[in-house]
Amino acid sequence: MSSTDPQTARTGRPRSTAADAAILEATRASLVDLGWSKLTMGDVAARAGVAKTTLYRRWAGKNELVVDAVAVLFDELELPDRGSLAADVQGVVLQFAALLERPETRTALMAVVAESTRDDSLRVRIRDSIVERQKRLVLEGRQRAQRRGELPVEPDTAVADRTADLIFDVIAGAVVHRMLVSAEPVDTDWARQFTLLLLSGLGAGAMERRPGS
Amino acid sequence: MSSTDPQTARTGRPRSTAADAAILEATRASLVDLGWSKLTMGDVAARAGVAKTTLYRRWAGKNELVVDAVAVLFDELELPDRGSLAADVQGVVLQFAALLERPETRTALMAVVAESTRDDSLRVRIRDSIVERQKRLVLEGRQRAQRRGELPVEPDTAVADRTADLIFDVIAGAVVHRMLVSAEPVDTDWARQFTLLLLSGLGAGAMERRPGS
Amino acid sequence: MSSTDPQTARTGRPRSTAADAAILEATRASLVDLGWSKLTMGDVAARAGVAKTTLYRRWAGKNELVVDAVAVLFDELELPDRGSLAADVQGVVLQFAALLERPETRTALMAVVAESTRDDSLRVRIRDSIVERQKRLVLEGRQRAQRRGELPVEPDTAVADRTADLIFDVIAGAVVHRMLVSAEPVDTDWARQFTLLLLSGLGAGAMERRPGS
Amino acid sequence: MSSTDPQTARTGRPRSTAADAAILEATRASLVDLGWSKLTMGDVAARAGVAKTTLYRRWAGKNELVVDAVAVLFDELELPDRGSLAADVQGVVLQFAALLERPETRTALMAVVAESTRDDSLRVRIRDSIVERQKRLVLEGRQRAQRRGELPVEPDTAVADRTADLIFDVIAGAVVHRMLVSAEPVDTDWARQFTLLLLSGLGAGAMERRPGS
DNA sequence: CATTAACCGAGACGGTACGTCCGGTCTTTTA
DNA sequence: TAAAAGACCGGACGTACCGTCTCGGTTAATG
Repeated sequence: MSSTDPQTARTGRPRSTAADAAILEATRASLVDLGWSKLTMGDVAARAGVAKTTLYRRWAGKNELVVDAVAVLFDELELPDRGSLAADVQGVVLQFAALLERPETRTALMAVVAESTRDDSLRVRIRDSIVERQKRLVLEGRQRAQRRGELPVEPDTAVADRTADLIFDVIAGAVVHRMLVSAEPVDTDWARQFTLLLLSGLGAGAMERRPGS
Repeated sequence: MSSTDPQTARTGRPRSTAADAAILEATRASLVDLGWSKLTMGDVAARAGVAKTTLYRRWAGKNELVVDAVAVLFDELELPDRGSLAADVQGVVLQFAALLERPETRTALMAVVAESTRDDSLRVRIRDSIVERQKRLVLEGRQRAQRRGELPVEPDTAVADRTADLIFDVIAGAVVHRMLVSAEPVDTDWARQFTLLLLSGLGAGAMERRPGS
Repeated sequence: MSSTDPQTARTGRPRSTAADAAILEATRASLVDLGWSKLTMGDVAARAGVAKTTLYRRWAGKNELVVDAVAVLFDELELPDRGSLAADVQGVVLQFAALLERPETRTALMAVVAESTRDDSLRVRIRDSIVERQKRLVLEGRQRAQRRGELPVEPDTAVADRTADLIFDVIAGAVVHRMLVSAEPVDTDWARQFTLLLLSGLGAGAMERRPGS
Repeated sequence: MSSTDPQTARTGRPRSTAADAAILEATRASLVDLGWSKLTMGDVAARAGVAKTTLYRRWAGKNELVVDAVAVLFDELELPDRGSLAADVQGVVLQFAALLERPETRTALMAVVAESTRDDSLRVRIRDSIVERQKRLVLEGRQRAQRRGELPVEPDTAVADRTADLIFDVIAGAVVHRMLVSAEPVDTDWARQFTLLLLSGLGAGAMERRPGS
């Protein structure tokens, strides 16, 4: 977010809230048309009908802008109750795949991750705006599975958290790698096979209790 | 590779083979010092003691050059026999994590993947130079586990290939996502937990036979 | 001048008269520190402790502001009676040179003149605020010389005016050119030599009567 | 001049000599159309069909470029033998006035002089490219007058030089001041009156011998 | 052993985008 | 209604790289 601390700025002309929305929308449009590497601040500004300075007043650079512009798209992911844990997992896998099919996400996600390997503040921004936000899907899915009796309730919250993180990385990582690195489609078959692998591991494995043993 | 077609060029001064090595080495050094986005062709040329034209005569651009410079690093991955499938998997996970800890790989891998989302020839180059090459690790590990009797032999080669691809995406994807997206360390504990999840899934799941059923 | 028409503004908060002085003073300070080309409206406003809008409410732009800020400095020029016409001329030459030695005058005068070549209203402003105002020195010097009997009284006022204008351009032009274009010092020797040339010309020449003959 | 030291640069692609001419021509055209203050490096580059970098490779900035572009115009001044010293002086005055009537000279000369008050290297450039070059007119005129017997030969070269400088500043200064500061026309009448004043001063004055006395 | 064609280094070339700065205007709160 | 504050649009700045293009000068295989 452009983090306009409401307490800080009191006097003078306030920042245009309309500009924020227009800029983020223009950023997504430019990503679709040009892709990450060809996207320029000047082009975004022109599309948004805004001066370049207005962009730089709100975002430090292309990376930060794109993270904010794309983060909101990940919030579209939902976890409707499909009746079983397997169906829920398969559903979210396909949903995530559909999101990564969109050109703006496809081109932007890996690019900002790449940049974040050399920029700590960007890494934090990505973690806060995207990663941590979407872990909700894992937590919600588990909760629902536990209510259904498909999964036991893990009493140790540290273990539970660790497992949730692992599941998240496995699901998201596998889908991203399949689509963007291996460059193969994530279709229903793949999703089913992946879900089977994952849930078998979860069920049979009875995730270990003591990590450091 | 810089694809010096031996048939094409017959007469005239041949290309310096020393230059190729110097350029790739300089590229890796520049990646370490500057990272992907700050790396420039001019800088690489200067480090290699070579003119910019010499780079462009051999590679189409920054993307192709970096893929070639980094691809060789992935060949360092090995799969020594650690006695059990679990130990082998855990070993390769930690080895891969160590590779991604190196700044040149860290910054380059995601960047070229990001670029490849808009450049088909680059996508092919990545797949050929990196992805397909490293699937050998999965195949070798499976073969060894089958010899040990830890895994059954899958008679249907299509199913076997499909499963190998899945395993590859899950392992590579989870490690990459954990390290670069979630920005959390891949340590022995995580590797053990991940291996447990994966192998339980493989063993119990008895990967389905008919995909399209 | 900032032309505060007393009739126009009647109601509401009156303009701060202190602001005018502060702005002009800040303008001169900024000229000294930064010179004409680096001087900015924002800097002047900041130095004067005033908002940019306040500047623009009073002056059309940088040119007008600087003319007003500098014009007053020329009013410092005086013509004390030094006993003879030669001494008076030499005195005013050195005084004018000293004024052009000051950085604010030095940098501003030529700059606004340059701008005025493309801006008629600015040309008028310079003529009114600076040029015509300082012709008083020529007129006063002539009057005093005539009282002393050093110069005859010219009966034709048109000829007298024309001659005064010529003298003014010769004196001011020579000093400015020597200092700013030729970039050589105007010292006592030069002033004496110049005065000698000028007065010889005036005395011997017996300025022609009929211009169009 | 863009001072391409022929000894220095030996290797690499040589600078385009055609570009130099095109740039200077474009600069003059831009001065005519836009004037000094509106002239931009980008506009000049565009007119010359040249990249901005090519300008900056040859000139440090707008000031240096404009000095070079207009300096050559001053070389057009000539001193044809009009039969008498008075006619020669009057002729050069009118010629100089005509030169200052041209918009490119008019807007550029005072501007670069203004800038030079804060930039020593620019001051030197102006002196070398314009001022010193045109003193030839004074020297030539004097020589011719001496041949005619209109002026005595000054044996002391230091005095002769000092006098030539004075004459130069008086002529050039008076014309410039009349035209650009006073903003009055320099016509035949004014030129005749000015010449009369100047030559009377020269003849009668019999310029002093010992400066420091 | 001379030719010769492709190579090499150097660096200028036309472009594009950068991120900053300033000019002048507009919008808000405060006096 | 003016003032201070500061955001706004527009546009030029000077720089950095891009990828291409001359240059003069090697360097091997060919003839």
